[in-house]
Amino acid sequence: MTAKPGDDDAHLPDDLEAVVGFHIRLAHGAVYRHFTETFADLGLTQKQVSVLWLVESTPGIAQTGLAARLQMDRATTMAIVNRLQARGYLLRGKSRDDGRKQTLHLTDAGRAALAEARRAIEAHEAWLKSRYTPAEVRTLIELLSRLHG
Amino acid sequence: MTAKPGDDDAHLPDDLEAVVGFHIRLAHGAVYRHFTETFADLGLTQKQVSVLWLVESTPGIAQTGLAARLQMDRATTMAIVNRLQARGYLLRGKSRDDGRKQTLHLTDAGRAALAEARRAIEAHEAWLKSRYTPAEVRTLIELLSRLHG
DNA sequence: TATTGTTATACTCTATAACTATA
DNA sequence: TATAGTTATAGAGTATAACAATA
Repeated sequence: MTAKPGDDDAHLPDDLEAVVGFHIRLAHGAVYRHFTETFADLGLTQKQVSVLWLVESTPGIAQTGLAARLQMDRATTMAIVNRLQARGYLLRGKSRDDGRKQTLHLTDAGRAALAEARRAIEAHEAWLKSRYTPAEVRTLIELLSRLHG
Repeated sequence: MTAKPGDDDAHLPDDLEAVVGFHIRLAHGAVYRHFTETFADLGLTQKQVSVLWLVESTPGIAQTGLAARLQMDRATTMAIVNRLQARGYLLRGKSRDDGRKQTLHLTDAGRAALAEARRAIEAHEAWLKSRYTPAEVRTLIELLSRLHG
């Protein structure tokens, strides 16, 4: 059962290769795994970092604001904010403008965690961008933006 | 509390916009949601369809073969194959070459489900590709391929 | 009536660890 | 020793439904 030189254990059929959604899923998986490795020490996920990032850049943002920007369900947003609050990274407050809303702010620990996360993201992005020229990075971002935005 | 004309509830900070991994995650989420809607009747996930697809095009493939092609853990592969087997879409057999391996084959029900899935994927891919020219589709696939494969 | 937050619930993916059988 | 399958376990994201408080 020796593998022949030409064998490719990961070879995919041509018709599947032509499915764009398939490549997005595989690429996302690869990025997700590398992200998880890079953030193993910090113990933060992609979503959690995105939320910290947005709360810092938009202090007082409500959960619906996060949901709109990150394209999440209200319940999903709750779950993530709960985890970050449980770890002491952010605080919920009451909005004076609208009694239904809450205002989110980072704690000092949250700001420290985000600062560390930014450094980790730099390394992660470098790994990712090493495959592309600057022009290709711009093209990739532009093409991907048409799927959300 | 009326929204002003220029308001954009989903506006993102520029520094986050420049993070490639962030766009991959958002794009994947958008594709995932549309896929789920398209496949609501069939009740199949992306991973499950990919597995059915590969088993059909590579009859007798082992679970490790699926894992290598779809970049999955052994345990993850087990879980997915278990679900498909429980629904009667595929069968496990014993390999004659290697007693450790199993051979996977589609049942008639599995082939029928895959045929339906292919039609649903056509609609899903059309929704996805409507944003791009054929050349852009090729570029996107090529750029994404550098992250996995 | 509509929106926001909340809770409960469920499913899938993902991964680690440990075990068995086979190579 | 290494590989393939298996089981148990756990965490995270995703979503639906229903409810309370507020607009």
